[in-house]
Amino acid sequence: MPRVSEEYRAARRREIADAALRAVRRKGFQAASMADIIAESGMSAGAIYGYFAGKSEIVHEVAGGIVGGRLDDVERLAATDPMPPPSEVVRVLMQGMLEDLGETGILVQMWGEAVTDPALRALATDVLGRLRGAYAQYLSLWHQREHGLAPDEALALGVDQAPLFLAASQAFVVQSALLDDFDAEVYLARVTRHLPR
Amino acid sequence: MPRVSEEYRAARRREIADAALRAVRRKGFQAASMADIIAESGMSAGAIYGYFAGKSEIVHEVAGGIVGGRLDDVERLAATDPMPPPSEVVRVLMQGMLEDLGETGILVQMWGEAVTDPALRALATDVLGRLRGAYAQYLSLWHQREHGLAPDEALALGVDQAPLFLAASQAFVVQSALLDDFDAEVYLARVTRHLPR
DNA sequence: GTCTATACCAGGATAGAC
DNA sequence: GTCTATCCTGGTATAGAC
Repeated sequence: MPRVSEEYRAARRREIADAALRAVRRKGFQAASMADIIAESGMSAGAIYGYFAGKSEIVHEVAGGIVGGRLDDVERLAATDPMPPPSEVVRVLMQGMLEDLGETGILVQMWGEAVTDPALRALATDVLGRLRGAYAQYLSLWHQREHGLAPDEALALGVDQAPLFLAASQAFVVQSALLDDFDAEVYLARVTRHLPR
Repeated sequence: MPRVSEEYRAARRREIADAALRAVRRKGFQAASMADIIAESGMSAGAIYGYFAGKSEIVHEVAGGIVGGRLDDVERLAATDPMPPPSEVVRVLMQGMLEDLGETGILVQMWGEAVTDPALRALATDVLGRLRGAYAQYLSLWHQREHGLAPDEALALGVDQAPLFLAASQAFVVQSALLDDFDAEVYLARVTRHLPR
């Protein structure tokens, strides 16, 4: 298989996935039809089916792209310097997410789909697990640096506290998607004030 | 309109809604088809369309039933005696929910649908708002009783802390629906340990 | 490789008999 | 009021020409 053709193929798949993402943003995760994706991409049905086996394959690609960006952010978190304090770390992550996604409804829809779609579920499980792990690692480092805890103590505390930070992030997503009067700043102020330090 | 007929009609609608709930539990919120509901109810298509204008009306009725039970629990929370401590209150609520619903996936699916369905969204907004209010009221009372705060101080603190308790509840729902290895007890232990007292 | 046209299917809703 | 049979729409996927 010639090298150029492989690259072309990958670029084309990417192009289709990007178009699908735009369609999904406009119409919703499951309401976006192949016709929408076709129109958005400017390509034809036949062309698209040359690169993807079907709609679900496209949807999974899109979902992977959405959470892939999140994972990068998350795993960069523990490496940031200067390290943001725990009260800020949820804010930083949520702001990055909003910049990247525009809004959070698409994530809530993904979660809903994931309940019945095994592939999406596996994706969500993986990402949530990694997010929790990244929080734990960040918190562990923070407690070492700021409170002088020994590494093992700090890690135990981090693992223990991480679920609450994960909860604050997930609830941000849900509330920002569903509450008309949701105010990100008020939410972050109230929640971070009561997170452990 | 004769009285008996009205009651009959209401009972029939209820019967259909119950059947729909069973279908939704088995198949998922949007995957459940009219054929499923028809089969589950033992009635015929024609009969059902005599009581509901269409599938979406049935779905909205089902959703209302699901969250209606939640609201009762929630508003009973502040009136409980003896009052459970903050570390227990999330647990109590989540256990009630699990008993009533069996699992939480159905709620996550509802949230996902609510992103694009205005009626479901209104329902979700209402319930989340009330849940937050009930937490605030409970916390206010708690701080008055246990810490001897003045009512206005206690209420301010309650309003301030409520979003974090709401977050803990929402995240319980999401994680329990999506993480294969989710352990309710471990989650509750970790989260409640770090909630404010 | 890509297009157009179309086959095919699932699912919601209705018509008309009883 | 209720049932059966059927219509119709919308949506995915494919066939065949270029």
